[in-house]
Amino acid sequence: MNLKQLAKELNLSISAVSKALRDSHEISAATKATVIAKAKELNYQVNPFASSLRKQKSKTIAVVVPEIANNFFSLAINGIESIAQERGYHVLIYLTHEDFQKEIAITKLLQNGRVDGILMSLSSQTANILHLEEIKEKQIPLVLFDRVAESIDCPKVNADDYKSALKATEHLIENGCRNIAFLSISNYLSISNKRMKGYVDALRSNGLKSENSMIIECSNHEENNKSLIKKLLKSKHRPDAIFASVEKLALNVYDVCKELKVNIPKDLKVIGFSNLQTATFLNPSLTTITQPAYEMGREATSILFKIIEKRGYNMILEKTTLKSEIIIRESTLAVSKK
Amino acid sequence: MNLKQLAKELNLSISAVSKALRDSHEISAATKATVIAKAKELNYQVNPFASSLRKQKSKTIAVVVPEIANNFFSLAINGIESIAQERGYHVLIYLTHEDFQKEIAITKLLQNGRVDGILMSLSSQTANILHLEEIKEKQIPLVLFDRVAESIDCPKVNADDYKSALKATEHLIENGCRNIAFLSISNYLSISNKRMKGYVDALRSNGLKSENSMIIECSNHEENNKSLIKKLLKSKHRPDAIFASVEKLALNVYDVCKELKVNIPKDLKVIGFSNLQTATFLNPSLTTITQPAYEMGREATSILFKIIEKRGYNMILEKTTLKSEIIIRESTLAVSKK
DNA sequence: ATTATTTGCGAAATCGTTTTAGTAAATTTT
DNA sequence: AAAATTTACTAAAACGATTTCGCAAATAAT
Repeated sequence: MNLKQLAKELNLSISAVSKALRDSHEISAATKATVIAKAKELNYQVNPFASSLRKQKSKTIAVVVPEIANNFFSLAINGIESIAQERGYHVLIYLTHEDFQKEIAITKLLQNGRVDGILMSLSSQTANILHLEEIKEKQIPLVLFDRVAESIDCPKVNADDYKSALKATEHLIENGCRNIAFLSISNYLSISNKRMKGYVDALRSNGLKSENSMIIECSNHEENNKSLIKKLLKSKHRPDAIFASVEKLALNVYDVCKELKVNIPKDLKVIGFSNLQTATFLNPSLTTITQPAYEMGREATSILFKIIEKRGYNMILEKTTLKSEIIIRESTLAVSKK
Repeated sequence: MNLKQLAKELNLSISAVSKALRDSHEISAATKATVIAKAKELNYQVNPFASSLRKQKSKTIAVVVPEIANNFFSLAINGIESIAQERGYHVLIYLTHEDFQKEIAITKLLQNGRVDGILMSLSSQTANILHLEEIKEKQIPLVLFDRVAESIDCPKVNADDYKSALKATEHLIENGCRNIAFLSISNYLSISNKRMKGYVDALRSNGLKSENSMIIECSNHEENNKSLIKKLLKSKHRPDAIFASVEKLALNVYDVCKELKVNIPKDLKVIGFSNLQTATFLNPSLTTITQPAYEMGREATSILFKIIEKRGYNMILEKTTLKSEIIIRESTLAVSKK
């Protein structure tokens, strides 16, 4: 069922029917009514490709994220979808699996007009932003969220990573920790660097030294990360606290501690960025820095639609920062050591 | 940059260029080479809408699920995406938020050729399948996974819900439970019914009665569910075990037990269907029936592509069942009661 | 050497909309 | 009542690719 057939049924021209359906002032109210009735009766639906081809708009946005089996990103996508659905937009999902090359390939895919805009959170391996510059050159609206790149000029939505990392570290210090290790995921990502800077600055302003041996560069390989943590916990100068910059790493710490029979929080305090809904139920319950993932998704999407709707792409350069929440639980509890 | 411009640059006809790019035998090897080189040089990319319009194919599939901030579904989507990406397909995500009307609206949206196929897991409120029948009538390939409808004739991918629920219940009985409650999510969904049937059959074959008061119909409202659970645990004939048919409900049980100071597993044993990566770290660690979510996503997608590629839609009616795994942990440990 | 076939390419139709540019008829203005 | 405008529609040209059909020239077959 297409416009042609519908027009024939109605003894009208194709253009009249098309205009009637999009409520053009050129068509009389009476005609509009009959057209709409007939369209409903015959279950006519606009062909999205013909429409997109003609209008040069897809009513679709792309979401590019490192992974989806991750509480932060699935919550963020939830927020993204809520706004997109409200506005009648479709949402394409692409996963980079933390692979820079895959991220580049995906951005290439998105250069042909398939989407009206892109929401993106960078992979931990993203070493440069040439692929993002290409997107910008093609004037495709782009909003980065959470894992953003400092060097590109586009709207960004973040949580207050520096501040919350600073506070989290201070919390550990207040609870007696003097030798705090930091688990990083990437030295490319700005969130990783900001969180690390918050950690380092908190140490310094409290008269503690930040030592390179206490900053562990983790990767995407769970087993590797665990053995790094194990090595750390077995070293002579072993830390009395670990600050995990992402959720997965905090869980890896729990895993290793279970294996090595290290008691949390007595022998080791643990804090981590995390959107785990089970943090309260863990043994011990995990102190987390929880980002407003859902809201970040919604905010980034709202900004994206602002850009899509205004044609003045270059004008908007919002940088939005939302507040994270530190939820103190057992894993950082001060315990009297004998 | 489109075919017309590219053709002009090459002093060739549009059709020759188009054919060269799709490696037609009508074009000489030499011409193909120059065309490909020029296309790369000028960064030509096919316009997806023009192509889809002409070919009547979208190279896109839709995934319709109740929610995404859910370990099962995010893992399943991970599996779906892995196969789709392999085959060069795009993945559209739609969330029903367990809302039947929204599910109907989404299936209407998908009837206009936007996607070549649909993967779907039904909402807990889905009371009939007229909307699915429409999809079938329109010959749009459809594969259901996990939350399927018995009454529709289409390929389905499931875990062995009946069998694993039976085994899980037997496990509780073996560990001394005599009064086991079951938390259901929906009386529409076949998975809910199958799981319940496994529970009921296990009770009966072990000489226990299944009582209606021990089968709690939960909803999508967390607070309601918790108060139902609370009521259950405060009742005189209170259960010695709870079998949660979905992950969220198991966590609600933990929540209520924490509040009521009910000791798991001493006072109450808990088992649940769940894909929590943190089940081991919970306090106490949670015995789970874990579905192969990632594999289910992959399997469903493979079947979908079989249907998309063969035109004989009506021929394939695979019903695939994958095995779940029962992972026994502390929450169902037999404890000597004084 | 003539006919038949293959090779390599171009012209034009097509996919289904949207939009621009008309154009009669109806209405309003003067 | 003639001129100007508005109303309500149609025809046709996009949008950018794919594909069918046609046709020379080159090669093969007889």
